[in-house]
Amino acid sequence: MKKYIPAEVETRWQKKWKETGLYGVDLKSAKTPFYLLVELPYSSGDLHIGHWFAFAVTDIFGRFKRMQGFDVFFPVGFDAFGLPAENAAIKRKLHPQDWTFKNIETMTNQFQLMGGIFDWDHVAITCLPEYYKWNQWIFLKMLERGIAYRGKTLSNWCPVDKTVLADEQVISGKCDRCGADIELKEISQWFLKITDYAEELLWPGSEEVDWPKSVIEGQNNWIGKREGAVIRFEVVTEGQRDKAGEGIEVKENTSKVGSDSFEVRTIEVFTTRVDTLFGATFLVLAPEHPILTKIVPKNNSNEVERYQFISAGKSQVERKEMREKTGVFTGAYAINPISGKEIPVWIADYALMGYGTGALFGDAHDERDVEFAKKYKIPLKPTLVTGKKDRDKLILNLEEVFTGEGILVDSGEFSGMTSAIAKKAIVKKLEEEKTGQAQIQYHLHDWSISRQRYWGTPIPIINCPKCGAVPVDEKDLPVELPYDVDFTPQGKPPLATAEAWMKVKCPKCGGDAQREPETMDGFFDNSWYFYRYLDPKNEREPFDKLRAQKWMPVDIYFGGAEHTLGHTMYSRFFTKFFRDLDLVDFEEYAKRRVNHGVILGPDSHRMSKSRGNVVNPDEEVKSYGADSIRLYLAFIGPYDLVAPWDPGGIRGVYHFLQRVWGLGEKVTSDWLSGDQVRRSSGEKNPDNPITQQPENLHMMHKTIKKVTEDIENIKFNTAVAALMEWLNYLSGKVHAGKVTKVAKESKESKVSGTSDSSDSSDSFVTSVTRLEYEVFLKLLAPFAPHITEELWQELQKHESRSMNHGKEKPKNLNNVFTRPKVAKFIIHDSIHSQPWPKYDPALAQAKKITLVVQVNGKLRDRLPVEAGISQQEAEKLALASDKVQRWIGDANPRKVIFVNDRLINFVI
RNA sequence: GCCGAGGUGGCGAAAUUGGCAGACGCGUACGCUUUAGGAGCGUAUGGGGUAAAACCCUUGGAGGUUCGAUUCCUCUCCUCGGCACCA
Repeated sequence: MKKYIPAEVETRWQKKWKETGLYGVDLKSAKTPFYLLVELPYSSGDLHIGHWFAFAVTDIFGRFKRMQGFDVFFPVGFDAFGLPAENAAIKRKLHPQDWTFKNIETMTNQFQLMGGIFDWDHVAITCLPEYYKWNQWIFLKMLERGIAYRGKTLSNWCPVDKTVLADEQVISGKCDRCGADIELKEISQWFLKITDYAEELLWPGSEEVDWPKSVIEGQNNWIGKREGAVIRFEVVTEGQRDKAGEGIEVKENTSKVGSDSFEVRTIEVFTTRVDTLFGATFLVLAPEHPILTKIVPKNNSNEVERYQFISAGKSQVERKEMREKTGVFTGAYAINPISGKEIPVWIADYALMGYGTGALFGDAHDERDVEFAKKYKIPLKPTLVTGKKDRDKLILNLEEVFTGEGILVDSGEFSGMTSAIAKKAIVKKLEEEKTGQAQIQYHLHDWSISRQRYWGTPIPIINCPKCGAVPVDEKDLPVELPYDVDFTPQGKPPLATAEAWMKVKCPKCGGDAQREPETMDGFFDNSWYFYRYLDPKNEREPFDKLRAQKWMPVDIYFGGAEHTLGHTMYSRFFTKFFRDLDLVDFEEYAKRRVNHGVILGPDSHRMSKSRGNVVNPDEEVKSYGADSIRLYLAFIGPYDLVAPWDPGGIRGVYHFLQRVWGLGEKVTSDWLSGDQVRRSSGEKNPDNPITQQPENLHMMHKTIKKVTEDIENIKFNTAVAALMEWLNYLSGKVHAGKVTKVAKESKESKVSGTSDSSDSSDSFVTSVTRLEYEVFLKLLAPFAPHITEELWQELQKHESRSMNHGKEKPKNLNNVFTRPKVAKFIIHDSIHSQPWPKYDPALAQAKKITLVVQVNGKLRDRLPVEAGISQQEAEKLALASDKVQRWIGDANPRKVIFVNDRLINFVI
């Protein structure tokens, strides 16, 4: 018997598949497009087991769909710009481009080992000018439409990487690349107005969107839509205060001071709780609030400035860890527009400049406000009760802050209203008096895309001293990234040091001008790569519109759970922008999204070189073969599982493949040597008694059904289990055949044990039919493409031999793929071109079932019965059982519950 | 604190209109067969209990609904992921 040597089988078939060009799809002529997408990998160096998990396992899905008759497009590319390349290059004293190109070459070769159906004619590599030209083009379109703009705000600054980061790249106050504490700096940079799409990016509720709930909820939370109101508080000046006196109610219009010395200033405050406005007894401004320069009285300015200085020096993390509230009184007062009361204005860390208006009012129904007020002895006034009776308790006991909605008290004309009604009524009044209005606030901020680094897409702008920021003309794209640049981070963009590159003429006035030295965030590049995959060589436009219409939206998109907030949301934003450009005519770019899990090292920790727990896929391929890795990764657990790599587990599936191999060897050699009657057993002879055996048929159809449905539902692990089960069953038949034969032999002739293995093969003929074996191989083919191809071709050889002898012709199973390439394919019937087996639902249903018998809900017996047994029949059988009788005795069942083909339960 | 996903044998895990808990695999034990390799084949394997049965217990914990709950409801504990002074 030939031995199963995966390396031999796999290299041979990979070569053959490549030569014949069986894989890849003609995007133009495809009739049944299916776009299978996996997040493009970063060109980081070596392919690791995570890449296998992402690509090789999804390849199972792709091959399955292909056998089902779809034209599956499964492209690969590389996310190649960005900090890791730059940092690695600095460390190794290389150029980022050289480092990246080398990695791409290595990874491309490693990808081949997977045996995937990737389309190498449609590769997108983001660091090539032919790709990033279109980044620049998109940027210019955004500029035209006011979606891209230059702005200056407090931004996330990473002191180690020396660049600005987007909010989504800050993880718990730290840089997502290097982990350094993020500082807030006021920096002028390019933004994308993603907030224009905030409302559209909100996922609709309870939709039949096939995206994970965690992504939908996560994005909606991040967008953070809040409905509330903006309220204007007039600031009372020192002069006024002197007249009005402390604590005295300021009558309406007293703040309407028109004289020169009393400039009127307004503080805008956002709140979602207008219902507590009557209880607003102080205002809190963020330390960076710009209005402070206008309202702080001179005698307070030292203290205020000191506090501003201290909080400006704090990083985000420090601010967060300093949970204890701090702040200082500004010396200014403002008027609560609804109550007319004069209240103090404070500044404090806990008011954030980045949210709402950077100012809030403090009241007795917010824990933070209460904590702050208590510390600084600011009076509080509860204005909400849960019910009338609780009022006194709430006022006296500020330990328990009531933050829910309730009934208003001490709130003038609004007293007695519920929060919900009062909110509307108060906003209405504020609007009438022009002291406020309803407003919707989002947590989502505009996306900062400027990076003060080298390895990225140059922003296509020319800064002219006369004309300002002038967009590069479309015909001058791409603005190529120069190679010879000192790219070590110095706090200013490295491109600024490339003097020759920087110097240009202004396209508008023709005068001397300079290029924009900043580059784009890498997330810009990968926000639209899946469009480019469709048309990577297009020189006139980012992609062909008609082609996108045909292939988009992506049918299924696999990727990591960590891309919930950044990548997948940005891609949605780009898609909506493309829709506005009339490039696409749909709203969402992927019909279905599946998050994959993470494979940890054998020690249950994240794989890392420093830990020494990295499983090298190339090594595993050598020992067990790609088929085993694919199968193991599919089998390890649910696809979103986070689980360690188990060296024993891969040996388990390797063992399984060896058994498949063994079965194949036995079965084919048998058919080869068997006579005509035997060879024709199986599907070609429906009268064959073996085929007719209901149990065999049932197992086959049941397995087809299970594997089909499980792959469709991304439940690869149970699909593999079903195949294992069927193999166990089939080998059980072989085993039984062997036993029968040995018994027969010893009975007939007492031949001493010289039976060699090829001899015993006779018995298989009567066990495993050709149909069973073929179907088994087809079902296994997406998981283990190489070994199944090998065994399949072996089988075909035998078929053609019998054909040469003038026996019946094999039916042409090549009817699914009509591509001309396939027609002249030398291995004219690769197993991967076969149609996916179909099952008969009736046969998938078991004929014989085990009926469970319960007494009072407790299992007491199991009865093997025919499916479809009637209740009367079941009752009769069950009552005849001793085990049941023991529990029922002569009691009369009060009630009998009968579930068809499942159980019968006697209640006594 | 908020949002999301989870908690089932020694381990990875199965089990959905509520109906046999633990499929499949790993590991372990015993046996066989070869061998001496860490290979192959077979049997057993949730816990207790028994000579063997019978029987009892068991899906993080406590209640509840039901003839019947891993599954539904209430409360609670824990783990993982995300967000977080968001007014």
